Amino acid sequence: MAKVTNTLRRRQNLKQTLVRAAEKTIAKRGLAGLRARELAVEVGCAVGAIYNVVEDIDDLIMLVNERTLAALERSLIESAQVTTGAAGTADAIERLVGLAVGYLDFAHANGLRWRAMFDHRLPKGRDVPDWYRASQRRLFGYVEAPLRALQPGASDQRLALLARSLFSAVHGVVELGLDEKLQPLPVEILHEQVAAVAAAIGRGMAQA
Amino acid sequence: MAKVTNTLRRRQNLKQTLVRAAEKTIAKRGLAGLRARELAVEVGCAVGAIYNVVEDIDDLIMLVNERTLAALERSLIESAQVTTGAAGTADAIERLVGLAVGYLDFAHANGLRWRAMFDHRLPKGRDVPDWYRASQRRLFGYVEAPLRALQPGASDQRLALLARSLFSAVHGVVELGLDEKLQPLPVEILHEQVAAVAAAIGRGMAQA
DNA sequence: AGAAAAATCTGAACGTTGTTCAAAAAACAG
DNA sequence: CTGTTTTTTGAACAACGTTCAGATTTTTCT
Repeated sequence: MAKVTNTLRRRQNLKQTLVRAAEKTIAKRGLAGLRARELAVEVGCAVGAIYNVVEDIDDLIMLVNERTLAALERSLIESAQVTTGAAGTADAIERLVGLAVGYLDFAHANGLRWRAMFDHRLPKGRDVPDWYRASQRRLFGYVEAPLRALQPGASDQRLALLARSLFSAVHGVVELGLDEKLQPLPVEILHEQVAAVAAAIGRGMAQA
Repeated sequence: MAKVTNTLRRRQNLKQTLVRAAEKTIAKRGLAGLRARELAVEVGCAVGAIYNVVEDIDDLIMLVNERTLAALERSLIESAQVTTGAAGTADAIERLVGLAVGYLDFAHANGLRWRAMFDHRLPKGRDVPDWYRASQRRLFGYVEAPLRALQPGASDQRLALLARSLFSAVHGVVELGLDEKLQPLPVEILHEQVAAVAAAIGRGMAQA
């Protein structure tokens, strides 16, 4: 017997609608431009209704950010144009550089949506949901694969660590490069810098 | 005739008191824990008085952040233990690694105060004051010096760019390494990673 | 020194936030 | 169709940064 009631469906429907609307305003006006009341108007529900399908505004933001994470993943897969293997050191470094540049391109193309992932802090005491962490890990996997070619002997744990560091370094260059606070750089120059940093770290990890 | 009135002195006094109080609460409870009313109570003035000596709360935060920048500078100078020169490539790389680790140590020791520098965004339309930019540039100078040894032929402009990229990469590793959102790492491991990244980029810049 | 004028400070009040919850509306069961 | 439960609603609440008319202090002038 279909215990999947009508209301349940409507709730999930509203949730999805809310997430999409929130995503749109974040993309247009940034994380700080997201207002509960405006959202309610936009999706055509009462303010209180938001709290029926979502814990918090923070919860809603996490849902949006998870979608951005997924979009980043799709973007990276696409831009990597499936170089199926070729396990040489030079090839691995090239793939790392490709990922780094792909990351920059995504960040640049999806400015405010991308920034929301790092600008947002959930209120202290609350910790990151598992499904969000899972998405993060999945992304690191794309970095670990080429790294394995550079350090065949390394343990999985060590590989995860190296992937994190490589990502963090590239992320830093992208973040501060696009930042207003530190005077944003032309994107072509950023391309060079990101590629140079990724290549240097790749080489560094190859020899050690 | 001393046109330096009594009131002017009191104003500047209040300003300094406010900045120090703001710094203390940021250090203790983070940027989000800063409240105008609490500040007023703490320094013993009316809420409105804050706006006599400071444009905004954002303005106040910028003043605090500039002090943090200065504290970082002092910390780096101290930890660099004045290696006066020795223009070898290996020495230059070692100095870069020293700066990177010094940066990590400062960030780790001054957690919330350091985070406030990057978490804070001033309302859109307003741009970073000159005196803040000047402090930033001064810090990059410390990175440029060893870099010059690695790339003797590079122009000042190019050197500034490389310094920025190196700083950004190291900053990325430190930021995400200490971040709650990406599961914070033990500081000893972070030390290794920061040193490895700085060294790799240093070597990369030396040969190119 | 005293009184008028100017500058300064004060804190209640304003406009916005996110969030709640009594009451209305809708959905369901018999 | 009627009573019961569930769901939705939006006015009300608390907390925030910011303002500004009035009180207070400081300066100026005779």
